[in-house]
Amino acid sequence: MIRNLTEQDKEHLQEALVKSGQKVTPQREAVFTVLLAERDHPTVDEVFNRAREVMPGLSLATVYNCLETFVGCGLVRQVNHERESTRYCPNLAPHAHFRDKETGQVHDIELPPEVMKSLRSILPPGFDSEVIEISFLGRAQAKDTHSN
Amino acid sequence: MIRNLTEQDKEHLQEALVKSGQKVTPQREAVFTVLLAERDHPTVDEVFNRAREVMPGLSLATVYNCLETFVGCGLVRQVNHERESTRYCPNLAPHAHFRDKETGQVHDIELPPEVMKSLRSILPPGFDSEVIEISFLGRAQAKDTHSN
DNA sequence: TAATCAGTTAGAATGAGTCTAATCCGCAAG
DNA sequence: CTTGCGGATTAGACTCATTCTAACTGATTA
Repeated sequence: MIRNLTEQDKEHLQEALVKSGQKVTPQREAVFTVLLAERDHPTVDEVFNRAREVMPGLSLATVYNCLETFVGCGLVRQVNHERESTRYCPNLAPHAHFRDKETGQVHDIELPPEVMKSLRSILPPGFDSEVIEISFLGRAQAKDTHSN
Repeated sequence: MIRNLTEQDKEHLQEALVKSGQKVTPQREAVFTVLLAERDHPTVDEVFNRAREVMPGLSLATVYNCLETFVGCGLVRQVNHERESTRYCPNLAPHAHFRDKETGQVHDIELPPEVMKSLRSILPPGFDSEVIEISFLGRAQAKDTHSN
């Protein structure tokens, strides 16, 4: 079930949008609501289907646009795995992704700063990296908390 | 210029193929030759075009098939970045990839075992990972050795 | 020689994502 | 009010990497 945005989440959305010169629109609110409702790294199609329950006229193109806008203003992260459909994730903290080979589910893995540092340290001089993507592929015992 | 496979490389190819119940074919040799000639993480299309210089009748589907076979018997690795075309890399040692934002080139980054270990250690209990993919995105001073 | 079977081939099909052109909508100016 | 403007939204066409299909090839076995 998709519940409405809390006041806090609404402000968060508005602030991030306005900060990068974008507007709050009903469609963007709907898409953002869907993302926060189930933090399960949905694909565009999944977002689309869920959002339609709340806003039946919503078009797929708009979902693509909204998600792109959110990525642009740092509200969500894209998650790619192999060449499967892109997934979206509203977790802002630096984290890696663990993909369950069996179920296909994606779990967030917290990334301690030491690990980030040791990773950055393996770059030869002259290499300057902004983004580090880390993804595990394997099997996870189903004992899930919230990050599936 | 694409030179022929050394005897050593040929044996390497044959051994890996036979070990997984596959045959050595002229097409597979051609594709493998191309991969070893320039270790620049080519896309399927690039492999196709280069291989055609040597074997004009070669079809794109066969290049896909060959590369899939090679991946299956551990001869090469697939490299995916965002949703761009898959690239292929004959470097067998564990390594990360650094993608230059400007040029699009992919560089291999050696992965010391300590770093691998510290990465594996951040997985919560119950998570068992077989493959870890690490990719950097950033800018690299052009002072290239061989891994571009 | 016939049968078999993996590998190869050309071209069709798929599907995620992008592009385009038309429309909508909120708002500021007249 | 109503007109015009610009960004957002929409439906549908389009792209393009990859996969699929069905026919063909060529070596090996019966």
